[in-house]
Amino acid sequence: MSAPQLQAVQCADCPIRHRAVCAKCNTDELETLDHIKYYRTFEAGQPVIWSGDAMSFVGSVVSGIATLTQTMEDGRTQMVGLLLPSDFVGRPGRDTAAYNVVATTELVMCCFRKKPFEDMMVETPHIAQRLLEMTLDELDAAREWMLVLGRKTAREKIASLLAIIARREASLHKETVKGEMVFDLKLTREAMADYLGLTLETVSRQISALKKDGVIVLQGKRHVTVPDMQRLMEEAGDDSDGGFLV
Amino acid sequence: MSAPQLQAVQCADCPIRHRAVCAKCNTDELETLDHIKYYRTFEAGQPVIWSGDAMSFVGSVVSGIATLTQTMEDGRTQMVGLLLPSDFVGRPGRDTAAYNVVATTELVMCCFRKKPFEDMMVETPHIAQRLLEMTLDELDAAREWMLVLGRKTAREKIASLLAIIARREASLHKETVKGEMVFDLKLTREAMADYLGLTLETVSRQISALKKDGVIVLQGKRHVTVPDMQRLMEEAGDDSDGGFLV
DNA sequence: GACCTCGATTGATCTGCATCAAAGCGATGC
DNA sequence: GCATCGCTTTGATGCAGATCAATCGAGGTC
Repeated sequence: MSAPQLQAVQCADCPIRHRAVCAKCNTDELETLDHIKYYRTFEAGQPVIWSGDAMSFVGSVVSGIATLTQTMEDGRTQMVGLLLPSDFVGRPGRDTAAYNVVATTELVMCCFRKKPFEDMMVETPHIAQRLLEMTLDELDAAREWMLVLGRKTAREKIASLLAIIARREASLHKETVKGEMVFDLKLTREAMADYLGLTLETVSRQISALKKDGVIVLQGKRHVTVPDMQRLMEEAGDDSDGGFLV
Repeated sequence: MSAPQLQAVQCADCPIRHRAVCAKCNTDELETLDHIKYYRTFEAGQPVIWSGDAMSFVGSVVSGIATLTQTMEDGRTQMVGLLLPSDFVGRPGRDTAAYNVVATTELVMCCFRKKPFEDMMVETPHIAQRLLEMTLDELDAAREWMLVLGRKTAREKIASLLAIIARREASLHKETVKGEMVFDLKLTREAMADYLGLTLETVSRQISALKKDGVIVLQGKRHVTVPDMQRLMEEAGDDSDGGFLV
């Protein structure tokens, strides 16, 4: 572990503009260090934090994918958030986690020790404003998702999920979402089921059905081609260019 | 309509602490006035705003109840938010509404013209911080709701809704949620169905079932007594004092 | 009083998805 | 090569909740 390297920089990895203090060393031992910013890497499948645990940091995803899930005592689980690069994790002002966060791919996070981050937020107004913007986006996404969960059929749910992923993929590469789209599904069938409130068997069946009907083309189990996004969005039950804000 | 009465006061009606400019006159003609704050009243059943409409104000509920809903082209609708007194409506930085907002009871709102409110937000950092807090609470509520929509049975859904309402009712009167609770259901069976992703018939049946099993007692169709909140929460599938943050 | 309306209830039947169960398939290791 | 493991697909069956339809009951109006 190298010594803290203090410097005032603009963070290039996360959407929160801030005064970074140390961007060099990767370490978990935050309590012993004076850093407020540090990186952390997780392997696929590894938990980032469990619901109820003390949460000593906030942060944002640099690369990889993580899921936010809730679980009932009997094991039923529901995904309540899908964390892609630039998404923020954690809640200033709360010190135990409310959800399980699990890395589904290799994951790099840009973390801040929570207390210094909260202090920084009070001093630096635009951080709260930026966080508010991001939180409002997440709230919109959650509400869109509620419509999917509450009122759509299994087929529409799958189409909606694929459309959401295609959309986010496109915005990452600054493409448009018209015409053909190609991407890798980084979720297992089970994760998709937890996202959509279905069983993994139903997910599998509906994907097969969409494939048979030519709405999507699969190379292998994870590589998806959508020949016509318009068509997919119709299958999702959305109006023409309608609303996914994720 | 009286002339604007400019004054710097602390708003007692809504959770956003702000410099009020005019708190006297009730009017819809905001564009012609220099007020940034004003009150607006709606009758039960009256729409506050439709999805897609220009949204010239933000505000918070002073009294009454409103619902936030999304509708698909074929008419399927999903409630995505339940607005009770102190809840905030509207999104700084966006100028068309993303949801339908409908008053379900007589409703009084404390409104701000959007542009001046946004300016105020930039000048006054604690407003963004307070809004962030409220938005994070709403996000938590939305995620709790996603678990309800995605993974709970019809009976658990109804029990969850009753528990949420009892909880909010209690917090309004600063009571605890232990033991017996009594409250009026201010939603129709249809609104409950839209909340929970069910049909109104299923809602009716499950309420009857909970009544038959002694989990709730009804006087009339709307006045609910919960003899034992603990029992209701078990029916909702929540762990003992588990998490509804609404 | 009779009549209407609007929400709620209850019943009968149907169906989409869950559940239970058995393979299939690609990657990895021996 | 074969065995194993994790993920996925496919099949058979059952049930929770949707759908269709009739009735009820509390106000309100004439």
